[in-house]
Order: sequence, then C-alpha cells, then structure tokens
Amino acid sequence: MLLSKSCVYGLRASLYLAPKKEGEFISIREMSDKLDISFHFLTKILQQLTADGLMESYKGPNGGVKLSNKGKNATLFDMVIAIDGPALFTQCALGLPGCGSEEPCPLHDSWVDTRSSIENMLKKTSLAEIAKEGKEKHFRLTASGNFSWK
Amino acid sequence: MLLSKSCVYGLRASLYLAPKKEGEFISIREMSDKLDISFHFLTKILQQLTADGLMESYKGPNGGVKLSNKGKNATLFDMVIAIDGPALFTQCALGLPGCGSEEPCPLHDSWVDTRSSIENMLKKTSLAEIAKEGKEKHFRLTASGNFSWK
DNA sequence: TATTATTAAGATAAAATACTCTTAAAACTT
DNA sequence: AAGTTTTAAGAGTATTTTATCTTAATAATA
Repeated sequence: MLLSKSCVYGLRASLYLAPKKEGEFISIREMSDKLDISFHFLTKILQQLTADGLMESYKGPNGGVKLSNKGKNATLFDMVIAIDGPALFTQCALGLPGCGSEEPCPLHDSWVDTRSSIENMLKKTSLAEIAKEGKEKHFRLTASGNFSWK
Repeated sequence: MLLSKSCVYGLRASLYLAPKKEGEFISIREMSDKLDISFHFLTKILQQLTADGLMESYKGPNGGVKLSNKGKNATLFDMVIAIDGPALFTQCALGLPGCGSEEPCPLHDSWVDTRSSIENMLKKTSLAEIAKEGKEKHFRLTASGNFSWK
C-alpha cells in the first residue's frame, strides 16, 4: 500500500473540508459518519493535522474542525508528510540506507523518477483548487459515492 | 512504504541469486548472512516464491534455492505480485472500492498514470538482464554495500 | 449554574506485519 | 545405518498499525 490508512483517512477528511465555506467548523462526527471512518480514529488523525497547523479546531456545540489558511493552500503532499512522514519520498525502494547515485541499488535511477512522479501528483493541486474542480466533476470520496460537493 | 518488508527481502534475495551461475543452489543461510536478513523469515518468503514456481529449492548438504527458468525470465514485478499481491497496481489511491473512470476520486486520473509508471519500473528489466547490468555497475544490495556481482 | 455538545488525551484491544523457535522431512556423507 | 546439512512447516512472540473505550477539558445554551 502506498499510503497508510491513517493517511488515506486524513486525505479524505481534508478533501471533505476543502469545499466548505470560509470559517465554518465541521464536526468530526459528521465527517466520520459521511466518510464511514471510525470517529475516534479520525479524531486522532485530525488532531495531528491540527497540531501541524494544517487545520484548526473548536470545542463545544457547533465546534469541529476546518482547514486553516495554511491548510487551504496546502497540497495533498503536505497532508501526507504530516501523517506518514517523508520516508516514501526519501527512501530507497529496497530500504538500503547507503543507496544513492554514487552506489545505487538496481532500482535507484528509475525509483528516483517514479518517486518524484508520485510527489508531483500530490503536489500538483492545492486543496482549494481540488475543491473548485470537485464541484464540477463530482469526485468520489466514499465507497458508496454518496458525497456531494454541492 | 511502497513495498512490504517481506517483499523487499524477497526482491533482494532474487537479485542476489540473479547473477549466480546456471544450476547452482545457494543456501538460504548464506543469503541471510550476506543480505543481513533473519534466516527463518527469509526462508518463509523464499518458500512462497518456490511455491509460486519462481524459485526451486533443494534439501540437504549443498542444497539451497535458485531461480527457476520462469524466475530468471521474470521481472521484479512478478516477484512483487507473488509476495505483496496485486493491490498496489489495482487499487484506488484512497482505497475507495467504487473508484474508476466513471466516478473517480480526486486522485484517480493521476494515480492511474503514476501506478503504471511504478508497474513499468518493475517490469522494465528481467532478473537476467539486471544481473548482466549489475556486473558492470556494481549495484548495491546491502546497507553496507559489501556485495559483489563478481 | 447545570446541561449538553464538542474536541483532547490517554488507556486498552484487536489485527496485521515482522520476526523467532522448534520439529520434521529430505538428501548427502561417512 | 547413523549422523549432518539443509529446506519445510507450524507454532509462538514482538512490534506496529488500526481501532475502540473512557475520561477530561472547553464552550455554548438554557
């Protein structure tokens, strides 16, 4: 698997929040229901993104989380780094510590290329841009497809 | 992580065997020592590749494993499929079961591209070809770099 | 002020992955 | 035939990831 489950959940939640209107806090319960993710588990992941400044949270009635300004302008790459860390984008495909262009593993050269194509894919569009596009394209965010970008 | 540890160990062992001369069985103990992988764990992984017909094994003194003809002409892709299964090359990046070109997730289109670039990277060269190339380029297979393609 | 709705945080549990140990089976050597 | 070297197979342990449960803290509302 390319990304951990935590990471995938975090990305889906970020994408869920992306089209929401300015300043609105969305409860984690709503997201865990709509996205079919365990509430407490999702809470943990979003706490991490909040700690990283990519989201903001608010307690109490009408509380919830929202993308911070930083988060809105962030890309999925930033979310992945915050949750899974940078290993996928820095490590040798065979996990060899000394691997590099001087003394490469058999996969090194092609993996460097492929790796940056993954990176570019995740960096290409900001959440704000995906949200805009999503409203036209009705992207899927759930298994059942019952999510609307409004 | 792109590939499981089992898978990486299996690939490194396959690459270790690739340049060995025709018909020679290499003991798993030698490989586990040279590649710095737990003997019993590596044994399990190689049993899988043997069951899949990618390797052949022989018991008793001077026994060990070697690439089968199928294995020699196989690519790293085949090894990955045998160990990790096809999920990486078939699944949605966000793990959404219904995702496809009709109702895609936000990553679908770019992920389809990236996914096949990973696939192509692993399919590009057969183990036999990598072995040949390795003798010129002295590819790394260990953390310490103490592996020689002779 | 009491109640309720919410996130935060910590403890626990379950599942998956990674690793180890023991015994059995096969094949060689003497 | 007995002993040795090797893979095979199964059970067991450890670690990490995923998920749940409980309690605390914060903020709104009545």
